[in-house]
Amino acid sequence: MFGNVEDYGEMFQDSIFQTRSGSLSSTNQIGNRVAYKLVRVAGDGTLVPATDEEMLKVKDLLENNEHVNEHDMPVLPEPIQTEKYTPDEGSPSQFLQLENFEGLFQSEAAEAYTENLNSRHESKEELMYGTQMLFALPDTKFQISNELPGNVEQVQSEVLLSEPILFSSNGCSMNQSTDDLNATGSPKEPKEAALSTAASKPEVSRVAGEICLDNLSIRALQETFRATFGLETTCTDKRWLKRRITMGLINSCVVPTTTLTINDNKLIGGDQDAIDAFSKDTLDEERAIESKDTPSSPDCIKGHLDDFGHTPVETFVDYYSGNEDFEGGQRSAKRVRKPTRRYIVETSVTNERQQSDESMIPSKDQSSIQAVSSGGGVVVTRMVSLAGSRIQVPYVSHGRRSRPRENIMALGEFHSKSWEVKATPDKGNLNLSPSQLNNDVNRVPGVKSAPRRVQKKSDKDHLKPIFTEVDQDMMEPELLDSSGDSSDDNCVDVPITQSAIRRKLHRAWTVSEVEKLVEGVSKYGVGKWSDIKRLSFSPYTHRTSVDLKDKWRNLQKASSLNRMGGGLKKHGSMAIPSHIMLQVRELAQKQSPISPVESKARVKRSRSRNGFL
DNA sequence: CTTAGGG
DNA sequence: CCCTAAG
Repeated sequence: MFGNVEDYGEMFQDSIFQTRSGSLSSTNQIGNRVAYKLVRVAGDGTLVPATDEEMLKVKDLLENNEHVNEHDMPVLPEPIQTEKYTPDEGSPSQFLQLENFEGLFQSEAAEAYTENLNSRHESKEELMYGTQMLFALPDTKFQISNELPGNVEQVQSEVLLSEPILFSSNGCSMNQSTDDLNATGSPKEPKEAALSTAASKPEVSRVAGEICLDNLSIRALQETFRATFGLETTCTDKRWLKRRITMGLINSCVVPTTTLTINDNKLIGGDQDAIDAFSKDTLDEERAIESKDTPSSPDCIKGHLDDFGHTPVETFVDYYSGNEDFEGGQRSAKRVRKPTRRYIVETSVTNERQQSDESMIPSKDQSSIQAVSSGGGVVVTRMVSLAGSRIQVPYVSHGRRSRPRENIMALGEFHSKSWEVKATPDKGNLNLSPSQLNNDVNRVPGVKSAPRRVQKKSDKDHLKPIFTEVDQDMMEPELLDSSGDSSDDNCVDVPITQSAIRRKLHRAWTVSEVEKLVEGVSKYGVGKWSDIKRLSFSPYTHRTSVDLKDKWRNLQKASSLNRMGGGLKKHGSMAIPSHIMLQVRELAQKQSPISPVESKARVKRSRSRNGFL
């Protein structure tokens, strides 16, 4: 966990660095590194330099998690960042990055850290310590310049021995400090000039004292933005700019949109509660998205990062469909809500048209597509969600292959209400088109029943020819309306997550079905579900033997229940005729003389009737 | 695969 | 309905 965070810290640097320098040749350069300083965010928002003790803890954590780094480092996706970079306009993807890191790093770092502590140390003290969140801030003076205790030097150098620990959104490009910023603070010489990065990589700037973004013009804000993130912007929304900049400066995404002033390392204008609330909201949003794919949030992070080695950029680009609304100044008041997946598809289609010139891949979700060099050649892949995991698959362009699913629930209702009365086999409905019929006739006597869920779709086609041999007289009305249900099996078009996980459609049992079931039970005996299925339910392709068994269980329960409880009928379900219930009771008691619900009196009667006494 | 039973 | 264990 912790190792990951470390990785990302570095990745972040790299990505920014590469973006700025326009060189994406290598992904793991560690030559240029920013010096980090370990601080702790106290309850009131102040940044407290780490003590020796804390340093040791962190070091300990790092050392104990070093093995995590042995994973192959996530490789930065090449396509988007550089190509689209246009200094004058500020490419969406680049801001996307920033957005990414805000969200991901913030939440993950906190989570990772607390989780780590949680697992490693049991004591409350440690947990508290953890939730205070250790931040490694770049060695910029702006946040601690005035009140660094004496041990800071030591702390600092100690940190420098190891890799930069945590992320820092301003860690890379603070040196182009603008006049605006310098005007408000007294410039100081960098202490560790040698540690400052190379020319291409900005030094860290220091802004002592107060940073009040409110007084800045839009132009100044844009400059500040550029200085902070190293990215140009043409955004003219003051609030948006201020928020971004502040985020960058205080290394957090939890900046309220209200007036903000940074004064002596303290946030002025937003109390901690507000920030906390905001932070929680941020986390929740992350999870809300993540949980679409994974049941639990800790897993999802791990899954995305560990198992698949994707960078945060990748992950987020997918969600954002690589195209954040960058005119986004207008909606800066609210935090950007990640679009739903469907929305992504739709919007990215339109994006595709806009940038059709550079898009050779007809993609629904272009952002998730990337070129991956595999072996000798380059393979174009796309992200696919499968059963809660994200995998990369070779890109295949596919259009719609089957019509959309119909609303079967409505049909189910239709069954139980309308057709109940005239449920007798009816030969007059054979005039329905074969296409309507063959949907459900995927199973005939003599053909092995398909296991549930699996390979259902495979037997569809080659069973169709057999359709003509089916005794159509056996068909029940239910059979004929199910035009919609088979299309749901070969619906390749929907996201795999849904089609793979989707439950079988609920179909209310009709009285005729129940009658058939009871009849089958009486004929073949309780427990002979496959026989009943095969011999009495062959036309009902949607009822498996397991379904029969389940239904029988329910019937039995209901029959014994409404006898004792005085007819407690479930409101939602249809009323089962009493004569059927009677049959059920009889059959049930026949198979198990001692019914779990029935009393001894019943057993006695049963025995006497069976001549046991 | 079929059954049985819990979820 | 789903899932699993047990034959």
